[in-house]
Amino acid sequence: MTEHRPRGLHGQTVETLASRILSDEWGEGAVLDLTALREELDISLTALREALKVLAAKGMIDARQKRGTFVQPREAWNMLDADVMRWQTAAADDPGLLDELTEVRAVVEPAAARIAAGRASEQDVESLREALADMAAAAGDPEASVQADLAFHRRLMAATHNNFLVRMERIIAIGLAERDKLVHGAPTAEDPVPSHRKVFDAVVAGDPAAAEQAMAALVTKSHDDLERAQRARS
Amino acid sequence: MTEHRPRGLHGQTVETLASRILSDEWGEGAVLDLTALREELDISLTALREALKVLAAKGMIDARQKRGTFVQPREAWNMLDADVMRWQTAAADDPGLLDELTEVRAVVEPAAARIAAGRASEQDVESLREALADMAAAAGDPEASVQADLAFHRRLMAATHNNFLVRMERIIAIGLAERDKLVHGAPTAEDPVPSHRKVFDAVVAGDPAAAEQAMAALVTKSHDDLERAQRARS
DNA sequence: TCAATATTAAATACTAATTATAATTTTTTG
DNA sequence: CAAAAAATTATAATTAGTATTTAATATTGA
Repeated sequence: MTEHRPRGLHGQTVETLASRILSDEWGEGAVLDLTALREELDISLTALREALKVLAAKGMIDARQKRGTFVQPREAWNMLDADVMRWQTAAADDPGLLDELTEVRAVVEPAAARIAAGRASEQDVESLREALADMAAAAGDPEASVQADLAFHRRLMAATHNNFLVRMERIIAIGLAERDKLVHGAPTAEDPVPSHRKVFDAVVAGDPAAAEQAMAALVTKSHDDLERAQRARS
Repeated sequence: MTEHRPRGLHGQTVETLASRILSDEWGEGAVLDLTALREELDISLTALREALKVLAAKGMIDARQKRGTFVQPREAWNMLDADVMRWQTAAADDPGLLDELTEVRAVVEPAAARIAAGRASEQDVESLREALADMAAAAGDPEASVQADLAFHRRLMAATHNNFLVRMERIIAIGLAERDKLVHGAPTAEDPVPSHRKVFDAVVAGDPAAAEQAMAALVTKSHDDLERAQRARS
């Protein structure tokens, strides 16, 4: 070893590499010089290879013997991976990404509400009720409001009891969080409880159509807020 | 080294570990004995750790210093990862998984058709037309039919120009392929071209509502085929 | 000269032994 | 008895070296 300074732990290296791929430093098809990289980051080749293995697992790079390890085209990336999405949104100058996320929300969430209305257990209902109460209690506190909002949507997805939909919660959550970041402090800031309660009531009543409609309204409003905020910034 | 026999390359180890997790050999919360595993699989600790890193990236295990590396609960798995899903369906005694996949298809595909109808480029239309032609040409050949079917659905998702929806194609594809495996050779085997052409025509006409409805009918039929096949086996 | 084959070179994949780090448990001590 | 310190333990990282794969090149035979 050359120095004793404390070095990155855990997924530090992965984050670094990911951010480089996300930035235009390494575009599609770029080949990575492992030895140079190893030296620059001051980590061992093994550690580097482990980090690359993680990125390969997410479809962002491909390492083949003799040919080298190179950055995969964006189409090959696992966009549905929570990490990949987080990195993207973090590095995003791309406002289109958020629009795409909202579009997915508009597709998935109303349908999830419909399914949940026909399938939610008592526990699900109870956990949704709590989230709603938290949301009411969090009025005025932006941070707590966002958390309660996220919790409500997450629990609704869980109430579908469909593993794939449950997992999509992560996508929804990032979309929501990004919106909140943009909208944050905007003059809208109206009480979110009534609109969410409509969804909740429909789920409790076991009324799929009403649940779907209420959630669709929620997402639409969310989208409008976002557009307004984006216009306000330009 | 102990022996010179050719050993697994590439993702061999990952597959092995994944299949063990999928089987009940290692249930949720099970701790993995790395050194014992290393010996059993006859690979180095580093290679093993790299394989584990891949699984960790997919949320299937968690390795923490001192505490050990243990299998994560299913909720933490990245179900939307193509590999995870493939492993699941491969090991699946679980018919529920296929139902969940079909449910997701029913949510996503009609919506995707609707979006595609309002957004498809000329190239998209052309590639869909080709897929339809391939489907017609493949009549009688089960393997080619499945391929053409998959291609049609994949290209439709691509026509949404939404990165997340495009990526969901992998989920759809596995659901479709599994259905085809079950239905294969069933007495239904009616011509799939007309139903797909309805979707295609609606996309070409730029009629979102019609596209959504036509695709919904397609998925419903697909689901019915599946149920019939499942009943026939019991 | 052309094509099939053998050699070389370059890059990743793997191995093994050791050291570092962090979390837990036990022991010491006020 | 409680808080701090030390020992333990398991994973993480490092290092140096070997093996394997494959692209490119040189060789050889027709």
